[in-house]
Amino acid sequence: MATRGSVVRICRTSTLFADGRCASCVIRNTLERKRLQEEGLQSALLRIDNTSLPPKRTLYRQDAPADALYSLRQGTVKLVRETPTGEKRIVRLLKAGDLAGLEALAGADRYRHTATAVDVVDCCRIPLPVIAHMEAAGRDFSVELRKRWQSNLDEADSFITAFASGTAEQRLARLLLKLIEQHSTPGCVSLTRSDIGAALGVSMETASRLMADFRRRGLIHGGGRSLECDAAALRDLANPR
Amino acid sequence: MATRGSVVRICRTSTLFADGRCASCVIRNTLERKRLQEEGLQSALLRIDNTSLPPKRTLYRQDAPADALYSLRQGTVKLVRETPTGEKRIVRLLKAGDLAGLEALAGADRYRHTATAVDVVDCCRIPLPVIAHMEAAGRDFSVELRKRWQSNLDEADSFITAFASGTAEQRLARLLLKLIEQHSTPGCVSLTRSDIGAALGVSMETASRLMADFRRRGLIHGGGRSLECDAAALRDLANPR
DNA sequence: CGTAAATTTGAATGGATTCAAACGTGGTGG
DNA sequence: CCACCACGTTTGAATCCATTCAAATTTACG
Repeated sequence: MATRGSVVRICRTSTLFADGRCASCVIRNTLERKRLQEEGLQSALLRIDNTSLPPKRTLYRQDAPADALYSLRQGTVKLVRETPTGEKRIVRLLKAGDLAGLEALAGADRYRHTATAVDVVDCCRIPLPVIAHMEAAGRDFSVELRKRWQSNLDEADSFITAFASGTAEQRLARLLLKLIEQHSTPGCVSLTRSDIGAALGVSMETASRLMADFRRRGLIHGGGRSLECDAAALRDLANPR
Repeated sequence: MATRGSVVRICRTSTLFADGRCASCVIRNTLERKRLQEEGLQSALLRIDNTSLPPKRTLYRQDAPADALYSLRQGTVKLVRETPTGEKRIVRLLKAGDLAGLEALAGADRYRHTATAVDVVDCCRIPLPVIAHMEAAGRDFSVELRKRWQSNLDEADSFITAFASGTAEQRLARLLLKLIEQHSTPGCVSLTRSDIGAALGVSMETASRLMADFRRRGLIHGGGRSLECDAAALRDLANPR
Protein backbone atom coordinates (compact mmCIF):
# COMPACT_ATOMS: atom_id res chain seq x y z
CA MET A 1 0.00 0.00 0.00
CA ALA A 2 0.88 3.63 -0.35
CA THR A 3 3.65 3.04 -2.82
CA ARG A 4 4.62 4.96 -5.91
CA GLY A 5 1.76 6.62 -7.72
CA SER A 6 -0.73 6.58 -4.91
CA VAL A 7 -1.87 9.67 -3.10
CA VAL A 8 -2.14 9.31 0.65
CA ARG A 9 -4.00 11.69 2.85
CA ILE A 10 -4.35 11.11 6.53
CA CYS A 11 -7.72 11.51 8.24
CA ARG A 12 -6.74 13.86 10.98
CA THR A 13 -8.36 17.09 10.10
CA SER A 14 -11.83 18.37 10.74
CA THR A 15 -12.48 18.20 7.01
CA LEU A 16 -12.98 14.56 7.76
CA PHE A 17 -16.71 14.74 7.42
CA ALA A 18 -16.77 17.46 4.87
CA ASP A 19 -16.22 15.06 2.04
CA GLY A 20 -19.45 13.74 0.60
CA ARG A 21 -17.81 10.50 -0.38
CA CYS A 22 -17.40 9.60 3.27
CA ALA A 23 -21.17 9.32 3.44
CA SER A 24 -21.18 5.56 3.03
CA CYS A 25 -18.29 4.76 5.35
CA VAL A 26 -19.02 2.47 8.27
CA ILE A 27 -16.66 4.22 10.58
CA ARG A 28 -17.67 7.71 9.70
CA ASN A 29 -21.34 7.04 9.89
CA THR A 30 -21.03 5.72 13.36
CA LEU A 31 -18.73 8.47 14.51
CA GLU A 32 -20.85 11.18 13.07
CA ARG A 33 -23.82 9.97 14.98
CA LYS A 34 -22.05 9.82 18.30
CA ARG A 35 -19.74 12.79 18.16
CA LEU A 36 -16.11 12.47 17.50
CA GLN A 37 -14.25 14.29 20.22
CA GLU A 38 -13.79 11.76 23.01
CA GLU A 39 -11.27 9.34 24.49
CA GLY A 40 -8.38 8.46 22.25
CA LEU A 41 -10.34 8.45 19.03
CA GLN A 42 -8.22 11.18 17.56
CA SER A 43 -5.12 9.08 17.74
CA ALA A 44 -7.00 6.10 16.38
CA LEU A 45 -8.13 8.05 13.37
CA LEU A 46 -4.59 9.10 12.70
CA ARG A 47 -3.97 5.60 11.54
CA ILE A 48 -6.68 5.54 8.93
CA ASP A 49 -5.16 6.20 5.54
CA ASN A 50 -7.30 7.76 2.90
CA THR A 51 -5.68 6.63 -0.29
CA SER A 52 -6.16 7.13 -3.99
CA LEU A 53 -5.01 4.20 -6.10
CA PRO A 54 -4.42 4.03 -9.83
CA PRO A 55 -5.78 1.08 -11.83
CA LYS A 56 -3.97 -2.24 -11.23
CA ARG A 57 -2.61 -1.26 -7.84
CA THR A 58 -3.41 -3.93 -5.27
CA LEU A 59 -4.96 -3.17 -1.87
CA TYR A 60 -3.91 -6.48 -0.37
CA ARG A 61 -2.85 -9.93 -1.49
CA GLN A 62 -4.27 -13.38 -0.95
CA ASP A 63 -2.61 -15.15 2.02
CA ALA A 64 -1.06 -11.96 3.37
CA PRO A 65 -1.78 -11.23 7.05
CA ALA A 66 -5.29 -9.78 7.32
CA ASP A 67 -4.72 -6.72 9.45
CA ALA A 68 -6.99 -4.07 7.96
CA LEU A 69 -10.37 -3.36 6.41
CA TYR A 70 -10.78 -1.28 3.30
CA SER A 71 -13.73 1.06 2.88
CA LEU A 72 -14.26 1.99 -0.74
CA ARG A 73 -15.19 5.60 -1.43
CA GLN A 74 -14.99 5.58 -5.18
CA GLY A 75 -14.13 3.27 -8.04
CA THR A 76 -14.24 -0.48 -8.57
CA VAL A 77 -12.16 -3.17 -6.89
CA LYS A 78 -11.90 -6.77 -8.04
CA LEU A 79 -11.44 -9.60 -5.57
CA VAL A 80 -9.45 -12.37 -7.21
CA ARG A 81 -9.05 -15.86 -5.89
CA GLU A 82 -6.09 -17.80 -7.13
CA THR A 83 -6.18 -21.60 -7.05
CA PRO A 84 -3.12 -23.66 -6.10
CA THR A 85 -2.76 -24.54 -9.78
CA GLY A 86 -2.51 -20.92 -10.82
CA GLU A 87 -5.75 -20.04 -12.52
CA LYS A 88 -7.39 -16.87 -11.25
CA ARG A 89 -11.06 -16.20 -10.81
CA ILE A 90 -12.77 -12.93 -9.99
CA VAL A 91 -15.26 -13.63 -7.20
CA ARG A 92 -16.54 -10.10 -6.59
CA LEU A 93 -16.52 -6.62 -8.04
CA LEU A 94 -16.83 -4.11 -5.21
CA LYS A 95 -17.98 -0.52 -5.58
CA ALA A 96 -18.21 2.66 -3.52
CA GLY A 97 -19.74 1.96 -0.13
CA ASP A 98 -18.54 -1.64 0.00
CA LEU A 99 -16.01 -3.04 2.44
CA ALA A 100 -13.11 -5.21 1.31
CA GLY A 101 -11.20 -7.54 3.59
CA LEU A 102 -14.08 -8.33 5.93
CA GLU A 103 -12.50 -11.70 6.74
CA ALA A 104 -10.07 -9.74 8.90
CA LEU A 105 -12.97 -8.89 11.19
CA ALA A 106 -14.07 -12.50 11.43
CA GLY A 107 -10.81 -13.60 12.93
CA ALA A 108 -9.19 -14.85 9.74
CA ASP A 109 -5.47 -14.33 9.91
CA ARG A 110 -4.95 -14.25 6.13
CA TYR A 111 -6.78 -12.50 3.33
CA ARG A 112 -8.87 -14.80 1.18
CA HIS A 113 -8.33 -12.89 -2.06
CA THR A 114 -6.15 -10.41 -3.81
CA ALA A 115 -7.90 -7.04 -4.04
CA THR A 116 -6.96 -4.90 -7.02
CA ALA A 117 -8.12 -1.51 -8.25
CA VAL A 118 -9.88 -1.75 -11.62
CA ASP A 119 -10.14 1.98 -12.24
CA VAL A 120 -9.05 4.89 -10.06
CA VAL A 121 -9.99 3.86 -6.55
CA ASP A 122 -10.41 6.05 -3.54
CA CYS A 123 -10.46 4.10 -0.30
CA CYS A 124 -9.74 4.16 3.39
CA ARG A 125 -7.50 1.61 5.01
CA ILE A 126 -8.72 0.90 8.52
CA PRO A 127 -6.36 -1.19 10.65
CA LEU A 128 -8.03 -3.77 12.85
CA PRO A 129 -6.77 -2.24 16.09
CA VAL A 130 -8.68 0.91 15.20
CA ILE A 131 -11.92 -1.03 15.06
CA ALA A 132 -11.08 -2.91 18.24
CA HIS A 133 -10.22 0.30 20.02
CA MET A 134 -13.43 1.97 18.98
CA GLU A 135 -15.54 -0.98 19.96
CA ALA A 136 -13.84 -1.15 23.32
CA ALA A 137 -14.81 2.50 23.72
CA GLY A 138 -18.45 1.54 23.24
CA ARG A 139 -18.90 2.14 19.53
CA ASP A 140 -21.31 -0.21 17.85
CA PHE A 141 -20.64 -0.91 14.21
CA SER A 142 -22.73 -4.02 14.04
CA VAL A 143 -25.67 -2.55 12.15
CA GLU A 144 -23.47 -0.99 9.51
CA LEU A 145 -21.21 -4.00 9.29
CA ARG A 146 -24.05 -6.41 8.76
CA LYS A 147 -25.19 -4.46 5.74
CA ARG A 148 -21.73 -4.51 4.23
CA TRP A 149 -21.35 -8.17 4.94
CA GLN A 150 -24.67 -8.87 3.30
CA SER A 151 -23.64 -6.73 0.37
CA ASN A 152 -20.58 -8.93 -0.10
CA LEU A 153 -22.75 -12.02 0.10
CA ASP A 154 -25.21 -10.67 -2.44
CA GLU A 155 -22.34 -9.93 -4.75
CA ALA A 156 -20.99 -13.45 -4.39
CA ASP A 157 -24.44 -14.85 -5.10
CA SER A 158 -24.62 -12.76 -8.26
CA PHE A 159 -21.37 -14.24 -9.45
CA ILE A 160 -22.87 -17.69 -9.07
CA THR A 161 -26.33 -17.15 -10.47
CA ALA A 162 -25.72 -14.40 -13.02
CA PHE A 163 -22.12 -14.84 -14.13
CA ALA A 164 -21.67 -18.57 -13.83
CA SER A 165 -24.98 -19.75 -15.30
CA GLY A 166 -26.21 -19.89 -18.87
CA THR A 167 -24.32 -19.31 -22.10
CA ALA A 168 -21.29 -17.06 -22.30
CA GLU A 169 -23.41 -14.53 -24.17
CA GLN A 170 -25.94 -14.32 -21.38
CA ARG A 171 -23.23 -14.02 -18.77
CA LEU A 172 -21.53 -11.18 -20.59
CA ALA A 173 -24.81 -9.32 -21.05
CA ARG A 174 -25.49 -9.60 -17.33
CA LEU A 175 -21.99 -8.46 -16.42
CA LEU A 176 -22.27 -5.37 -18.61
CA LEU A 177 -25.67 -4.58 -17.13
CA LYS A 178 -24.21 -4.79 -13.67
CA LEU A 179 -21.34 -2.52 -14.60
CA ILE A 180 -23.51 0.19 -16.06
CA GLU A 181 -26.01 0.15 -13.24
CA GLN A 182 -23.37 0.60 -10.60
CA HIS A 183 -21.85 3.51 -12.45
CA SER A 184 -24.95 5.66 -12.87
CA THR A 185 -23.19 7.62 -15.61
CA PRO A 186 -24.04 6.53 -19.15
CA GLY A 187 -20.68 4.78 -19.50
CA CYS A 188 -19.09 2.12 -17.35
CA VAL A 189 -15.72 0.66 -16.42
CA SER A 190 -14.05 -1.06 -19.32
CA LEU A 191 -12.63 -4.37 -18.15
CA THR A 192 -9.81 -6.17 -19.90
CA ARG A 193 -10.74 -9.30 -21.81
CA SER A 194 -8.86 -11.38 -19.28
CA ASP A 195 -10.86 -9.85 -16.45
CA ILE A 196 -14.12 -10.52 -18.24
CA GLY A 197 -13.03 -14.10 -18.75
CA ALA A 198 -11.98 -14.46 -15.11
CA ALA A 199 -15.30 -13.07 -13.93
CA LEU A 200 -17.49 -15.18 -16.21
CA GLY A 201 -15.50 -18.38 -16.03
CA VAL A 202 -14.80 -18.41 -19.77
CA SER A 203 -11.58 -18.09 -21.71
CA MET A 204 -10.14 -14.73 -22.64
CA GLU A 205 -10.68 -15.53 -26.30
CA THR A 206 -14.36 -16.19 -25.82
CA ALA A 207 -14.69 -12.90 -23.98
CA SER A 208 -12.96 -11.14 -26.86
CA ARG A 209 -15.11 -12.79 -29.53
CA LEU A 210 -18.28 -11.88 -27.70
CA MET A 211 -17.28 -8.29 -27.10
CA ALA A 212 -16.42 -7.93 -30.77
CA ASP A 213 -19.75 -9.50 -31.65
CA PHE A 214 -21.66 -7.19 -29.31
CA ARG A 215 -19.93 -4.22 -30.89
CA ARG A 216 -20.87 -5.34 -34.39
CA ARG A 217 -24.44 -5.75 -33.29
CA GLY A 218 -24.43 -2.24 -31.87
CA LEU A 219 -24.93 -3.34 -28.27
CA ILE A 220 -21.82 -1.52 -27.09
CA HIS A 221 -19.89 1.53 -28.23
CA GLY A 222 -16.60 3.13 -27.36
CA GLY A 223 -14.12 1.47 -25.07
CA GLY A 224 -10.90 2.82 -23.62
CA ARG A 225 -11.79 4.50 -20.33
CA SER A 226 -15.54 4.30 -20.55
CA LEU A 227 -17.82 1.93 -22.38
CA GLU A 228 -21.34 2.71 -23.48
CA CYS A 229 -23.97 0.00 -23.65
CA ASP A 230 -27.49 -0.47 -24.95
CA ALA A 231 -29.07 -1.55 -21.68
CA ALA A 232 -32.44 -2.48 -23.15
CA ALA A 233 -30.94 -4.76 -25.77
CA LEU A 234 -28.61 -6.33 -23.21
CA ARG A 235 -31.54 -7.07 -20.95
CA ASP A 236 -33.15 -9.06 -23.72
CA LEU A 237 -30.03 -11.16 -24.06
CA ALA A 238 -29.50 -11.58 -20.33
CA ASN A 239 -32.67 -13.49 -19.65
CA PRO A 240 -33.59 -16.19 -22.14
CA ARG A 241 -37.18 -16.31 -23.18
CA MET B 1 -42.50 -24.56 9.17
CA ALA B 2 -43.49 -27.09 11.76
CA THR B 3 -45.89 -28.89 9.50
CA ARG B 4 -46.61 -32.56 9.12
CA GLY B 5 -43.69 -34.87 9.70
CA SER B 6 -41.50 -32.48 11.62
CA VAL B 7 -40.75 -32.80 15.29
CA VAL B 8 -40.87 -29.58 17.25
CA ARG B 9 -39.41 -29.14 20.66
CA ILE B 10 -39.47 -25.84 22.44
CA CYS B 11 -36.35 -24.49 24.14
CA ARG B 12 -37.79 -23.72 27.52
CA THR B 13 -36.25 -26.22 29.84
CA SER B 14 -32.96 -26.22 31.62
CA THR B 15 -31.88 -29.08 29.39
CA LEU B 16 -31.20 -26.27 26.97
CA PHE B 17 -27.48 -26.50 27.34
CA ALA B 18 -27.33 -30.18 28.01
CA ASP B 19 -27.40 -31.05 24.36
CA GLY B 20 -23.96 -31.24 22.83
CA ARG B 21 -25.26 -30.19 19.47
CA CYS B 22 -26.04 -26.76 20.84
CA ALA B 23 -22.32 -26.23 21.18
CA SER B 24 -22.00 -24.33 17.94
CA CYS B 25 -25.09 -22.17 18.30
CA VAL B 26 -24.57 -18.40 18.28
CA ILE B 27 -27.30 -17.76 20.76
CA ARG B 28 -26.38 -20.51 23.16
CA ASN B 29 -22.72 -19.71 23.16
CA THR B 30 -23.38 -16.15 24.09
CA LEU B 31 -25.93 -17.00 26.71
CA GLU B 32 -23.81 -19.64 28.30
CA ARG B 33 -21.03 -17.19 28.76
CA LYS B 34 -23.15 -14.54 30.39
CA ARG B 35 -25.59 -16.55 32.43
CA LEU B 36 -29.10 -17.14 31.38
CA GLN B 37 -31.38 -16.15 34.22
CA GLU B 38 -32.01 -12.44 33.76
CA GLU B 39 -34.55 -9.98 32.42
CA GLY B 40 -37.11 -11.43 30.04
CA LEU B 41 -34.79 -13.89 28.37
CA GLN B 42 -36.89 -16.81 29.45
CA SER B 43 -39.87 -15.58 27.52
CA ALA B 44 -37.67 -14.78 24.53
CA LEU B 45 -36.31 -18.30 24.46
CA LEU B 46 -39.81 -19.65 24.48
CA ARG B 47 -40.07 -18.53 20.93
CA ILE B 48 -37.10 -20.45 19.66
CA ASP B 49 -38.26 -23.65 18.01
CA ASN B 50 -35.92 -26.58 17.94
CA THR B 51 -37.09 -28.55 14.96
CA SER B 52 -36.22 -31.79 13.23
CA LEU B 53 -36.93 -31.75 9.51
CA PRO B 54 -37.08 -34.68 7.09
CA PRO B 55 -35.32 -34.42 3.70
CA LYS B 56 -36.97 -32.07 1.19
CA ARG B 57 -38.77 -30.03 3.82
CA THR B 58 -38.12 -26.32 3.33
CA LEU B 59 -37.02 -23.99 6.13
CA TYR B 60 -38.04 -20.86 4.25
CA ARG B 61 -38.76 -19.73 0.71
CA GLN B 62 -37.20 -17.15 -1.53
CA ASP B 63 -39.09 -13.82 -1.39
CA ALA B 64 -40.99 -14.75 1.76
CA PRO B 65 -40.75 -12.21 4.60
CA ALA B 66 -37.39 -12.65 6.33
CA ASP B 67 -38.40 -12.83 9.97
CA ALA B 68 -36.13 -15.47 11.47
CA LEU B 69 -32.64 -16.92 11.53
CA TYR B 70 -31.98 -20.65 11.40
CA SER B 71 -29.15 -22.20 13.36
CA LEU B 72 -28.25 -25.64 12.02
CA ARG B 73 -27.46 -28.29 14.59
CA GLN B 74 -27.21 -31.28 12.34
CA GLY B 75 -27.60 -32.23 8.71
CA THR B 76 -27.21 -30.40 5.41
CA VAL B 77 -29.31 -27.56 4.01
CA LYS B 78 -29.22 -26.33 0.43
CA LEU B 79 -29.78 -22.68 -0.41
CA VAL B 80 -31.40 -22.44 -3.83
CA ARG B 81 -31.73 -19.31 -5.87
CA GLU B 82 -34.41 -19.31 -8.51
CA THR B 83 -34.10 -16.96 -11.47
CA PRO B 84 -37.11 -15.16 -12.91
CA THR B 85 -36.97 -17.58 -15.83
CA GLY B 86 -37.30 -20.60 -13.62
CA GLU B 87 -33.93 -22.28 -13.53
CA LYS B 88 -32.66 -23.08 -10.07
CA ARG B 89 -29.12 -22.89 -8.82
CA ILE B 90 -27.74 -24.11 -5.52
CA VAL B 91 -25.55 -21.34 -4.12
CA ARG B 92 -24.58 -22.89 -0.80
CA LEU B 93 -24.63 -26.15 1.11
CA LEU B 94 -24.81 -25.39 4.82
CA LYS B 95 -23.84 -27.77 7.60
CA ALA B 96 -24.05 -28.02 11.39
CA GLY B 97 -22.91 -24.81 13.01
CA ASP B 98 -23.89 -22.60 10.08
CA LEU B 99 -26.59 -19.96 10.11
CA ALA B 100 -29.20 -19.74 7.36
CA GLY B 101 -31.22 -16.63 6.63
CA LEU B 102 -28.59 -14.11 7.72
CA GLU B 103 -30.05 -11.55 5.34
CA ALA B 104 -32.83 -11.14 7.88
CA LEU B 105 -30.29 -9.65 10.27
CA ALA B 106 -29.02 -7.21 7.66
CA GLY B 107 -32.37 -5.55 7.28
CA ALA B 108 -33.51 -7.44 4.21
CA ASP B 109 -37.25 -7.85 4.26
CA ARG B 110 -37.32 -10.95 2.03
CA TYR B 111 -35.28 -14.12 2.00
CA ARG B 112 -32.80 -14.33 -0.87
CA HIS B 113 -33.07 -18.09 -1.32
CA THR B 114 -35.18 -21.10 -0.64
CA ALA B 115 -33.61 -23.21 2.12
CA THR B 116 -34.33 -26.93 1.92
CA ALA B 117 -33.25 -29.88 4.04
CA VAL B 118 -31.09 -32.32 2.08
CA ASP B 119 -31.01 -35.05 4.72
CA VAL B 120 -32.52 -35.11 8.19
CA VAL B 121 -31.92 -31.64 9.56
CA ASP B 122 -31.99 -30.52 13.13
CA CYS B 123 -32.20 -26.75 13.51
CA CYS B 124 -33.36 -23.88 15.67
CA ARG B 125 -35.61 -21.20 14.30
CA ILE B 126 -34.76 -17.90 15.96
CA PRO B 127 -37.24 -15.09 15.28
CA LEU B 128 -35.69 -11.68 14.72
CA PRO B 129 -37.42 -10.09 17.71
CA VAL B 130 -35.61 -12.57 19.92
CA ILE B 131 -32.27 -11.32 18.68
CA ALA B 132 -33.37 -7.70 18.95
CA HIS B 133 -34.62 -8.26 22.47
CA MET B 134 -31.41 -9.88 23.58
CA GLU B 135 -29.27 -7.20 22.03
CA ALA B 136 -31.37 -4.52 23.66
CA ALA B 137 -30.67 -6.31 26.93
CA GLY B 138 -26.95 -5.91 26.31
CA ARG B 139 -26.07 -9.20 24.66
CA ASP B 140 -23.35 -9.00 22.08
CA PHE B 141 -23.53 -11.55 19.32
CA SER B 142 -21.25 -9.70 16.97
CA VAL B 143 -18.20 -11.91 17.39
CA GLU B 144 -20.14 -15.10 16.82
CA LEU B 145 -22.18 -13.60 14.01
CA ARG B 146 -19.16 -12.40 12.09
CA LYS B 147 -17.79 -15.91 12.03
CA ARG B 148 -21.04 -17.31 10.68
CA TRP B 149 -21.27 -14.56 8.13
CA GLN B 150 -17.75 -15.26 7.00
CA SER B 151 -18.56 -18.95 6.85
CA ASN B 152 -21.40 -18.19 4.46
CA LEU B 153 -19.09 -16.02 2.37
CA ASP B 154 -16.43 -18.73 2.25
CA GLU B 155 -19.04 -21.19 1.13
CA ALA B 156 -20.22 -18.86 -1.62
CA ASP B 157 -16.62 -18.38 -2.76
CA SER B 158 -16.20 -22.14 -2.94
CA PHE B 159 -19.18 -22.39 -5.22
CA ILE B 160 -17.53 -19.93 -7.57
CA THR B 161 -13.98 -21.18 -7.54
CA ALA B 162 -14.43 -24.89 -6.93
CA PHE B 163 -17.85 -25.72 -8.38
CA ALA B 164 -18.10 -23.27 -11.23
CA SER B 165 -14.58 -23.54 -12.63
CA GLY B 166 -12.92 -26.22 -14.71
CA THR B 167 -14.44 -29.25 -16.39
CA ALA B 168 -17.57 -30.93 -15.10
CA GLU B 169 -15.42 -33.83 -13.94
CA GLN B 170 -13.24 -31.59 -11.79
CA ARG B 171 -16.26 -29.85 -10.34
CA LEU B 172 -17.91 -33.11 -9.36
CA ALA B 173 -14.73 -34.42 -7.77
CA ARG B 174 -14.48 -31.23 -5.69
CA LEU B 175 -18.11 -31.41 -4.67
CA LEU B 176 -17.78 -34.99 -3.49
CA LEU B 177 -14.63 -34.10 -1.56
CA LYS B 178 -16.47 -31.30 0.16
CA LEU B 179 -19.36 -33.57 1.05
CA ILE B 180 -17.20 -36.25 2.60
CA GLU B 181 -15.06 -33.85 4.56
CA GLN B 182 -18.01 -32.17 6.16
CA HIS B 183 -19.50 -35.48 7.19
CA SER B 184 -16.51 -36.95 9.05
CA THR B 185 -18.07 -40.40 8.76
CA PRO B 186 -16.76 -42.54 5.91
CA GLY B 187 -19.92 -41.93 3.88
CA CYS B 188 -21.59 -38.69 2.84
CA VAL B 189 -24.94 -37.26 1.82
CA SER B 190 -26.15 -38.64 -1.47
CA LEU B 191 -27.47 -35.78 -3.59
CA THR B 192 -29.94 -36.25 -6.41
CA ARG B 193 -28.57 -35.82 -9.93
CA SER B 194 -30.61 -32.65 -10.29
CA ASP B 195 -29.06 -31.22 -7.14
CA ILE B 196 -25.58 -32.06 -8.34
CA GLY B 197 -26.36 -30.36 -11.63
CA ALA B 198 -27.82 -27.32 -9.87
CA ALA B 199 -24.75 -27.03 -7.65
CA LEU B 200 -22.18 -27.43 -10.42
CA GLY B 201 -23.97 -25.48 -13.10
CA VAL B 202 -24.22 -28.45 -15.44
CA SER B 203 -27.20 -30.38 -16.73
CA MET B 204 -28.74 -33.22 -14.80
CA GLU B 205 -27.72 -35.61 -17.57
CA THR B 206 -24.07 -34.63 -17.34
CA ALA B 207 -24.18 -35.14 -13.58
CA SER B 208 -25.67 -38.58 -14.11
CA ARG B 209 -23.13 -39.60 -16.74
CA LEU B 210 -20.25 -38.52 -14.53
CA MET B 211 -21.56 -40.27 -11.45
CA ALA B 212 -22.00 -43.45 -13.46
CA ASP B 213 -18.51 -43.03 -14.82
CA PHE B 214 -17.02 -42.44 -11.35
CA ARG B 215 -18.74 -45.58 -10.15
CA ARG B 216 -17.36 -47.66 -13.01
CA ARG B 217 -13.90 -46.33 -12.23
CA GLY B 218 -14.31 -47.34 -8.60
CA LEU B 219 -14.16 -43.77 -7.28
CA ILE B 220 -17.49 -44.09 -5.51
CA HIS B 221 -19.48 -46.95 -3.98
CA GLY B 222 -22.95 -47.42 -2.59
CA GLY B 223 -25.57 -44.70 -2.86
CA GLY B 224 -29.03 -44.55 -1.34
CA ARG B 225 -28.62 -42.94 2.09
CA SER B 226 -24.86 -42.78 2.25
CA LEU B 227 -22.24 -42.66 -0.45
CA GLU B 228 -18.66 -43.80 -0.07
CA CYS B 229 -15.87 -42.15 -1.98
CA ASP B 230 -12.20 -42.70 -2.70
CA ALA B 231 -10.93 -39.36 -1.43
CA ALA B 232 -7.37 -39.78 -2.63
CA ALA B 233 -8.39 -40.58 -6.19
CA LEU B 234 -10.91 -37.71 -6.20
CA ARG B 235 -8.22 -35.30 -5.09
CA ASP B 236 -6.18 -36.24 -8.13
CA LEU B 237 -9.10 -35.41 -10.38
CA ALA B 238 -10.02 -32.21 -8.56
CA ASN B 239 -6.83 -30.36 -9.35
CA PRO B 240 -5.54 -30.74 -12.88
CA ARG B 241 -1.90 -31.48 -13.44
C1' DC C 1 9.69 4.79 -32.94
C1' DG C 2 10.21 0.23 -31.21
C1' DT C 3 9.14 -3.34 -28.04
C1' DA C 4 5.90 -5.63 -24.93
C1' DA C 5 1.31 -6.44 -23.83
C1' DA C 6 -3.41 -6.83 -25.04
C1' DT C 7 -6.67 -7.99 -28.47
C1' DT C 8 -8.56 -10.15 -32.45
C1' DT C 9 -9.33 -13.89 -35.51
C1' DG C 10 -8.98 -18.62 -37.58
C1' DA C 11 -9.39 -23.67 -37.55
C1' DA C 12 -9.64 -27.95 -35.29
C1' DT C 13 -10.99 -30.32 -31.31
C1' DG C 14 -13.49 -31.67 -27.42
C1' DG C 15 -16.83 -31.25 -23.97
C1' DA C 16 -21.50 -30.47 -22.55
C1' DT C 17 -26.30 -29.82 -23.99
C1' DT C 18 -30.52 -31.12 -25.88
C1' DC C 19 -34.01 -34.16 -27.09
C1' DA C 20 -35.55 -38.72 -26.69
C1' DA C 21 -36.27 -43.06 -25.17
C1' DA C 22 -35.56 -46.88 -21.95
C1' DC C 23 -35.03 -48.39 -17.32
C1' DG C 24 -35.71 -49.01 -12.41
C1' DT C 25 -38.00 -48.16 -8.00
C1' DG C 26 -41.40 -46.93 -4.71
C1' DG C 27 -46.01 -46.10 -3.72
C1' DT C 28 -51.12 -46.49 -4.57
C1' DG C 29 -55.27 -48.58 -5.45
C1' DG C 30 -57.85 -52.24 -7.59
C1' DC D 1 -50.62 -59.49 -4.63
C1' DC D 2 -50.01 -57.39 -8.73
C1' DA D 3 -50.85 -53.75 -12.16
C1' DC D 4 -49.94 -49.25 -12.89
C1' DC D 5 -48.24 -44.63 -12.46
C1' DA D 6 -44.94 -41.07 -11.05
C1' DC D 7 -40.47 -39.87 -10.58
C1' DG D 8 -35.68 -40.19 -10.71
C1' DT D 9 -31.97 -42.15 -13.31
C1' DT D 10 -29.44 -43.93 -17.21
C1' DT D 11 -28.02 -43.94 -21.89
C1' DG D 12 -27.80 -42.75 -26.94
C1' DA D 13 -27.09 -39.65 -30.84
C1' DA D 14 -26.86 -35.27 -32.97
C1' DT D 15 -25.78 -30.65 -32.34
C1' DC D 16 -23.82 -26.68 -30.51
C1' DC D 17 -20.90 -24.05 -27.81
C1' DA D 18 -16.59 -22.97 -25.95
C1' DT D 19 -11.70 -24.21 -25.69
C1' DT D 20 -7.16 -24.68 -27.37
C1' DC D 21 -3.36 -23.54 -30.05
C1' DA D 22 -1.59 -20.52 -33.22
C1' DA D 23 -0.83 -16.46 -35.75
C1' DA D 24 -1.86 -11.80 -37.00
C1' DT D 25 -3.03 -7.24 -35.52
C1' DT D 26 -3.60 -3.38 -32.60
C1' DT D 27 -2.59 -0.69 -28.63
C1' DA D 28 0.05 1.16 -24.89
C1' DC D 29 4.02 3.23 -23.39
C1' DG D 30 8.95 4.29 -22.45
